[in-house]
Amino acid sequence: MFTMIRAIKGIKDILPDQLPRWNVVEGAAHRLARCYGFREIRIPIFEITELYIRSIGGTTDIVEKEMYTFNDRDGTSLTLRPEGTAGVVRAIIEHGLANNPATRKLYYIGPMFRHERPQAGRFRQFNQFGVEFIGSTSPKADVEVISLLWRFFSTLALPSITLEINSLGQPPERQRYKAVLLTYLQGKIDRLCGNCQRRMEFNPLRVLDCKVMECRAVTESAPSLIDYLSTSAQHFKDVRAGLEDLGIPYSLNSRLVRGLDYYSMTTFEVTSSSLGAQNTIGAGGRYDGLFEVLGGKSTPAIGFAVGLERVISILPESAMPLPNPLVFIAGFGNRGLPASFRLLEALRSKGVTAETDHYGSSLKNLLRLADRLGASFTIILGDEECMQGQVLLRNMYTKEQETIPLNSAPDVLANRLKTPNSP
RNA sequence: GUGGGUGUAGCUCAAGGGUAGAGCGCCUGACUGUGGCUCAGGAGGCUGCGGGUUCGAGACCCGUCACUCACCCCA
Repeated sequence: MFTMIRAIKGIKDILPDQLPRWNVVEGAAHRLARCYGFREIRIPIFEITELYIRSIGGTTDIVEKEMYTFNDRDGTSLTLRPEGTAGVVRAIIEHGLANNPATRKLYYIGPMFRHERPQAGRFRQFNQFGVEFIGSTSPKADVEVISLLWRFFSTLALPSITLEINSLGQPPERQRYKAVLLTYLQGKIDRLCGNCQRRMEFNPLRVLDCKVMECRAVTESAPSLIDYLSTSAQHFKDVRAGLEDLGIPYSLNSRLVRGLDYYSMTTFEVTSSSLGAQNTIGAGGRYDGLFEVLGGKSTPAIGFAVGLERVISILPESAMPLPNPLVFIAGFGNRGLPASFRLLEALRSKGVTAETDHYGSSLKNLLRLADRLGASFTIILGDEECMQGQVLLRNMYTKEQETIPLNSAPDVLANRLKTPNSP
């Protein structure tokens, strides 16, 4: 006996029972993104490692300890993509897409990889739906992107969701604020948790994000970044006004600090209290500096990414459409069995979802199977029916049966199922 | 990387150191050509794995692996 091989830790199969949910969510993503003028792009699953180091930032957790990195045969370091923006921006630069107004709004759907310890809502392979709107510094672009994000969640009727926004300012503003914040924190350093004391050295903004009660108390009265905005203050005001104008509910969260280095100015995050500790279902922000970092011409941009596993885990039943009505063919007997197989093919050629059982077992078993498969109708076709050129059409909900000619059965069914009767 | 919880039938879970069980699901029959309900019967287990304590371990101890939740971090 060989030992059983299991899927890799933190990497999940998506089984047939779950797939309709994925289709609904991905369908909404495609439909709404196109509706907002975004076009799909598909980029590679893996890239040169350097791409992610430069874009995400060398001191972030993602780059330091979460990437799936391996050497190609010639020794080149490659990495499975931990997020989508870096690859999209690389493709935009490589193909000059920023020069064409028709390719400045892009979206993608696909798997990302991070070597983290799995937990509720966190996986080593997970799927993201993301959009990137490049070439515009206008606050209207920010509003458009956030509006799409909000509409996506609203359309899916996700429960208890909250939108929070903040502005990180432009690099000089943030630099100035960091100094102010550090001075404030230095006086209270002994009250901070060990983690935050370390954060003060390499990323003081993250102290604001700490969940430890004592740290929160310390930062409660800390100076707020928003008060230190100068060049980007008006932009942020316009974004807020734009959201209010469209009736998109948000709250201001000056502690909202995104983890990736490339964010600047507007940042936002949508959470759901229906999830566990990993409650962010979508987040994003502006990243005006990224193109230059990746060797492109300076280009403003804003985007978001949505965690599809998390969305699907809280997707309400009400968002699910009724499944296709199924016709089950119960054929048996020396004549009925071959005739039923021809009928099966004829039904399918008319686009009717049809299924049968090839064992030719008893009618009782066939009907039970039809029931288990959730059939709306069962066609009974035994030797008697076959010789008379007829079939019995049984409505599985009402148990009504009627006799119809064998050769007109496909048309009758195709016609009747145009208006599916729900269970 | 750190900490907690849990590993027993396909699934959900019982079994105070003394014969491994239930519910659901599956198969068969009652009903030889009519599903769901009911009733009767049946199949299905190296109790995650390896050691130890004991007359005796699913249970207790040690190790290990897996799953899971949380920290960290993030979508």
